[in-house]
Amino acid sequence: MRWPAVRPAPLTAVTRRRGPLVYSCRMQERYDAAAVERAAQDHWEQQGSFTAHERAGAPKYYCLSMFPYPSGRLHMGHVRNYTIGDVLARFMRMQGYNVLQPMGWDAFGLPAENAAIANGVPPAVWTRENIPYMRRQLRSLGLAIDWTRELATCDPSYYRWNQWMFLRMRERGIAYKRTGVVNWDPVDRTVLANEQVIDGRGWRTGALVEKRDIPMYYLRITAYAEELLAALQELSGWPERVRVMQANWIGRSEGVELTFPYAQDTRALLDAAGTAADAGAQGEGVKVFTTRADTLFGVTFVALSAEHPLAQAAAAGNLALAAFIDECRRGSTMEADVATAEKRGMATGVHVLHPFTGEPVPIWVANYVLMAYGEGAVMGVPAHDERDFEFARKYGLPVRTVVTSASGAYERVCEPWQGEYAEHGILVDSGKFTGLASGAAIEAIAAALTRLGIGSKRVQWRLRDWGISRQRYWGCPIPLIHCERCGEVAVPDEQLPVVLPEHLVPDGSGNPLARHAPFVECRCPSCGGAARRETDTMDTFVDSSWYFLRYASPDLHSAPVDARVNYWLPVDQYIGGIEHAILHLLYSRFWTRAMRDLGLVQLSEPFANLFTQGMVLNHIYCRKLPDGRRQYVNPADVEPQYDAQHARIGGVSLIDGQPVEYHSLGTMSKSKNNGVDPQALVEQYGADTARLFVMFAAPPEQSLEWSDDGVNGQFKFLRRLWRAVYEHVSAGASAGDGAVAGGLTPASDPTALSAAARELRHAAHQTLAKVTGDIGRRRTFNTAIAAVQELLNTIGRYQENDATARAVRQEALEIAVLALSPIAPHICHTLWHELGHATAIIDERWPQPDPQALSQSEVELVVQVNGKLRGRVRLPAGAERQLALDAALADPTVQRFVAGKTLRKAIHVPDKLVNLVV
RNA sequence: GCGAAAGUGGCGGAAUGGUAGACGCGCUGGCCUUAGGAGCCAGUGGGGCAACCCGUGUGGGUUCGACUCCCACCUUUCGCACCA
Repeated sequence: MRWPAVRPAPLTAVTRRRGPLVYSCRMQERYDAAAVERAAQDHWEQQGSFTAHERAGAPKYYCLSMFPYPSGRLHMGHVRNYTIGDVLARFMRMQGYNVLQPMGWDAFGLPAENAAIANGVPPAVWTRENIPYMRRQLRSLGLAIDWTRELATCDPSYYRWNQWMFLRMRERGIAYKRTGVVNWDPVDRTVLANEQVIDGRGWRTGALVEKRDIPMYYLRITAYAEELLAALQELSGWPERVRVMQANWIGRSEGVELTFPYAQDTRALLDAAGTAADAGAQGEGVKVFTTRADTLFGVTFVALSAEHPLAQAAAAGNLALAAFIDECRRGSTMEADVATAEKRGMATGVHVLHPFTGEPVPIWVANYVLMAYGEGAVMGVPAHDERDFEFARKYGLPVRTVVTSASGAYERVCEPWQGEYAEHGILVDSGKFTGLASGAAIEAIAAALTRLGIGSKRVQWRLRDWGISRQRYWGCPIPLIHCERCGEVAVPDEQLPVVLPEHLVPDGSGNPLARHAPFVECRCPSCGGAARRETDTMDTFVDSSWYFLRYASPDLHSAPVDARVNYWLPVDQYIGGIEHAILHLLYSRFWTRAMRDLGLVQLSEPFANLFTQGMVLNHIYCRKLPDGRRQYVNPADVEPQYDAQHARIGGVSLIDGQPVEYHSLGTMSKSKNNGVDPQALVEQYGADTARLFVMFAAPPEQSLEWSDDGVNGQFKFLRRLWRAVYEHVSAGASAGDGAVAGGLTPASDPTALSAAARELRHAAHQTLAKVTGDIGRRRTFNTAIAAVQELLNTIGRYQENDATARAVRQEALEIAVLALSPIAPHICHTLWHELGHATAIIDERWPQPDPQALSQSEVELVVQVNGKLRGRVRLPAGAERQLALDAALADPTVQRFVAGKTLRKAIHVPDKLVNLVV
């Protein structure tokens, strides 16, 4: 189904008048979303409603949604993300908080370069055209954003502070340069961080990643590993799974590092190969890391990674080994599923010595040993490690049991492998350590190794330092200069920023900066001689690692941040996608700490509360073209078909009438042609309907399934709400009392109301209490909306129409409008005025439910017999237990189930339920 | 393999140990109407004429009472994955 054609122009009160009654009311009968939204947005803009100021004494609320990449158009994920933030910002503002909700642009990055390659337009031009377009789209959603703080990471006024902070970190050794094996993306022709490699492929291109040796800059995030891990415990406002993901990523393990001394044959090999330099890196033996030092006497081989220097040395005179190593290296990147790859290896023919027994231990090269983790070498204990067991079995290596189960589950390791073999136990056949429990043995063996000077306890991290150099054009230049005489020299602070020339057009081959002489050629700040400017730029994750701090002082020219940062930070609520659970959030936590250590901020944790919203899904339809390719058909153009189990099986294209296949439910994407354009949605239904639907269709943390009919349902609800207010206001106008803003007058006595009126008041105030909890505490916006819809249904059933009844209805409508206003702010802005208020609803305080309205004189109790519902009784509120039991037993249905049986027990939950156990 | 989350009508979902299916979509019947993809009213988990019975992935358990808590299993999704 297509979006409905533009609706007919709204009928004016004059053309639709049915009598003098309507005439006297200026309110339009028909809900015209476009006009309503224009008026509300104009008001907010003219009043500067969302411009935030530091106000001493007022409780502040910093509400932040992850800033968008200016790709050109908003997508539905943005709408969901920013609506969640906006609802909270508006709600907290009405609660009396001093709210800051800023917005900016994560503007550097590869898509701009790709667009440049495709269109021959500089990335800067493309980006700077996209930003105002998307800003207009964001404004059309009616977000309560302080646009005076807007920033774009591609502006020199922003990225100069990247450069400045980089230089400060370099002075402190937090940033350092080294040559290392890096992940090279052959498609984007750039280095990727570890975090950006997923299943051996580039996170963006999906291209198979190669290993290359490149000099680049790293940030010493590992120096903060301990702190980053420990502080996760305190982040109670973060989802558990994000904390777990980060903890796993940081990956702390305690163990022992030890050196197996070279045997004579290894020494001879290294001498003969003349690779003393390589050998030097290895000292006098092979260093390994183990968490199971207690199994040291079970070592029957040592396995090296293919990239290990000793493996390289051994391969020098061994063609078969060289071939195997080559294959491993290729295999490790070619096979996506390395975990299930068969364990393979080859003996080097040389040996190390067991540190305690002096026995020779063969050295193997194995494909399951990672150079990147630990020392790139492991001790092989087939009896107590599943991988080593598999490896030893395959190559006929001995299995030596050195730990037995404390519970007697096994005495000797034998086929097949069992999980118990890897558990802690009691040591056997382990020299003087025999008889110790594993835990004690690890301590004792570590101590013995330390005495011998060949080992010690240490902590191993999975986390590695963050390589930030990128051989890309559209990024923040790294502020360094290479001088023949002086070496690498920092650009002096007074020469910052190093401005990126914005007119270059990348052609897809390398970095155009490197070929741009006016940028590259410069003077050495130290000696004044001719020098070359660094052309690497920073990983764009640097840009996004501190933008949330800059919002506190976006206009500052003398420093990245000032004291205002201490007022606004930490972010009280951060909202974004789960896909940033590791990269962005970990880098931001690190960068904030680095800034703290540079004396720039006082805080360590930037985000007190984190909310991860779910994905926006839609159905995917496709058909196979004659050439075998898949053609995806937009679900809006498909009439779906279902099988007997109501499962989608396919459909018919509304465009050509031909059948299409059903693929699956999936995230909205261009490639699957299943996206819905937010702009079209806003144009056809209005921002309020769009906001309402994305908040209503699913709890915000879960994935949301798109539904055109669901959108229409929310539009219908807004129209019914509009109509209810219209009819109420019209009735008041004809009765001469107009809208009675505020509902009941002080003179009216709520206890004198009719039963129906009391019920409506009760429903209204209960709704208010529910919405307050649902938005403020539970963050279940879907149930908040449902509660308001229920209230509107209740208002619709209320028939009375005298002056008191109109006052009660007025109050109920006001509560409905107030409660809905954070979610559908425009229509509520207009309806609030129509209900007779001069103040804009955004400047109203969130009301407290009236306890008198919440209390009821009579309540319905549920009566259960043996836990099953058998009846209901009406009783005065607060009725005593005995009274409730008597009433319950008097119920005819209940009597049928109780008759002739002995009452064993009776449960009474006051004002709720009676359960009779017979 | 490890970790996390989730399994409820035709669909999205609600139920904060106490009436399972709120709210919305869809569907059925009726009304209204310048026939519009509008509005209004009624109905809508299954079975049964009814009284009632059955029903929240499966099997156990705790409880007066379990969608909810505990144990085991199945399925799905997501994350991590040869981490020594």
